[in-house]
Amino acid sequence: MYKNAQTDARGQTGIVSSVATIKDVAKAAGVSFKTVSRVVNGEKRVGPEARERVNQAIRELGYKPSLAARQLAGQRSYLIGLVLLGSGISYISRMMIAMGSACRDKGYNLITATLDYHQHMASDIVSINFSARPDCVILTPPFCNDQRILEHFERANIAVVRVAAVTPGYGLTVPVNEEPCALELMRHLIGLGHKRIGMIAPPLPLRASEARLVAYRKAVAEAGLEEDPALVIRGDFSFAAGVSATTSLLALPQRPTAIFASGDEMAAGVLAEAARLGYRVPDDLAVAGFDDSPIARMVFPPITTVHQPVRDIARAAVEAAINPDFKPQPFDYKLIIRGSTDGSRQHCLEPYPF
Amino acid sequence: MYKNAQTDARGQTGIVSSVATIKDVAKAAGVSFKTVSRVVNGEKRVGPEARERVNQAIRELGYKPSLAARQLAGQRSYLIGLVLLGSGISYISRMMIAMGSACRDKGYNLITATLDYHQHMASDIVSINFSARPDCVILTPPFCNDQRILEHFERANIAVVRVAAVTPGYGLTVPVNEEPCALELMRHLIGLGHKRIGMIAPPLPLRASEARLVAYRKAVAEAGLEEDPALVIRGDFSFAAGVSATTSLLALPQRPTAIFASGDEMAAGVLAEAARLGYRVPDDLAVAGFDDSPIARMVFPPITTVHQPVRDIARAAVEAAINPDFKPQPFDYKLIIRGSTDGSRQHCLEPYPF
DNA sequence: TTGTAGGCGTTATCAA
DNA sequence: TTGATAACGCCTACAA
Repeated sequence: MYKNAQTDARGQTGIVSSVATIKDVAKAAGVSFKTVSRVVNGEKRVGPEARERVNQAIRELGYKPSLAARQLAGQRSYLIGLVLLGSGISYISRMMIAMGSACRDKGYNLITATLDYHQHMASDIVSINFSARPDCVILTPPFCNDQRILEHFERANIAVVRVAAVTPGYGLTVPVNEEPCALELMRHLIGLGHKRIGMIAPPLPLRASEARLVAYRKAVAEAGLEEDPALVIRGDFSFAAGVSATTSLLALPQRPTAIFASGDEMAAGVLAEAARLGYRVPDDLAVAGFDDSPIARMVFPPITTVHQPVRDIARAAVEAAINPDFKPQPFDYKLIIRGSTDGSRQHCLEPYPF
Repeated sequence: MYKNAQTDARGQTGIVSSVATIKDVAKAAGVSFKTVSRVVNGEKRVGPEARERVNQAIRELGYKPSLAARQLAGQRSYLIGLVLLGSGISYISRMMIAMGSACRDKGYNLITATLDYHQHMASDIVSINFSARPDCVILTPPFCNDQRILEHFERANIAVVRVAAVTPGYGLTVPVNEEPCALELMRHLIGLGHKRIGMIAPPLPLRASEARLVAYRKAVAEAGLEEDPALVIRGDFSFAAGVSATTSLLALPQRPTAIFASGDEMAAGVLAEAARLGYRVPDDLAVAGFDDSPIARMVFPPITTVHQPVRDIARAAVEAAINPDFKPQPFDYKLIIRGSTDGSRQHCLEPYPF
């Protein structure tokens, strides 16, 4: 930390707190402030000894470039906006944490806006307002597929990265493919001997998560199971949706012996309603979710699910936000088998991998 | 959105995207840009008609002041830093959402840093680094009681607001008092006839949450119940801690018939372990938590708990961050009785109140 | 390889 | 009640 040039009793610089500027560093290093700028920005054309002197001065003064000044003078804001759903607790915190650290790693800052989905749909204006003017805004489902929001940022001339988008439109898309692992999950259930499997599908077809339903159908078909439309109910990813779908599914004349919920919160709802009705999981009813959100391991039995590589997705999104030419690699989804399908497994006590 | 002065076919300003500056507004309103600045900043000394013309120009041009420029020229950054624990999913997302919207309401932006507690304790430097230079940093437990962190920000000359702090030190404290409601919760359990109540206490005495244990002891004493130290086990607020404490408590020669966990995730651990061991909740074992985090309603039975007024706390913290003279009012904690103590209550399906 | 001039969009100061 | 002018700290040009 730099102090103003007030000499104190120890003959050192004083404690009147201030912040070192690029000129202070330049003076201390005996170079022009432009040279300091070059060092800070990692430009090549700096003599090695000048660079060393500058770096030392930076360390000594605790110099940190002013974001505000860089924003104003340069063209970049070093800010990335993130828009995500203002509900569904576990998903948003994972994304926030992952995006935040991905941004920090790249020298960027994350500004977050959470949006209520119903409120947004009901309103005729796009209420997202980043007064901080980020270089880029990252949109996650369901907003990444919202044409109005895309146009909003296009008009504002702000770059957009769309995570798991499925519709065409403005911005760069970071694609995901959930189908293979969802298929693996379904084969796991079928391999356990289940013949009638209920599905709590995503709310709308126009989402990447629809792949979970597609996988369900493929698996049912490939195993030659009966394709009963009554076994498929759509839900809005909430706990309540899981509960109510389960009430319906278990009331069917031929009830399913397993339920695949396309989100862990809904799967928790399945578990809760099953418990209320006295079904034992997994013996009477096997349950599977999707996401591997923290809730999946805080219920009993813990939920078999598909782990979303949120960190990798976040890193790719930030990378794409900074470098428009970035080509993301396919992400590594992973089947996690737990007690809700396999009775021999009990609590999952490992710390949650953010 | 303001467009640069390129006349298009319709005779309107063109579509070369740019952003309106204060000078553009001044030109459009026929005043000096300083007058615009006065209007934007809500200063008094502006003529009513000038003000009206400026406001209209602002609307027409879609003018938004540049945060970067304000930061550079003014003394405020319009940024508030938030430091919170990088684990315990539900708590952090609630805080983030609440702080974020509280900041937005005040025209500030929120920058977030999540810190791993163990990593922080093991490291000899404070690794929080807000390159965005916020005006103020809000610290939540357990970091609000960390002397090193306080000194770090004091040296950096950054204001600090400490939410629920109990130790003295640098910065403003937003105090909370959890004892009355924790007492109410204990009385509820005792009122149900429980004589031996297990307690899963907070990890360390030096926290505001210690009030939960204090309340436990008071309630036990005032009801004349046996004060058995074996009934009190400390936990680190994790699901796993809830599980392991429950294993111990239920193995006692005289097992408790109710367990008060000082956090909902731990209470979920109690529920899970009780289920594994075949105890029925609440008939064989009543369970209560604290926080009213989302997890409390996504398990079966849903958990009786104390609702933390996170929104109010967040608002107060932001208010204190902006205005050092702000005096927060006591917060309104609330007992929420659910199925884990009252068998007549089933799922809680209301949308979560952020 | 290094340095100088100019400007980014706002607020602060002082004058009109 | 208004307005001109000088910062703020840095980056982009261009020049040496």
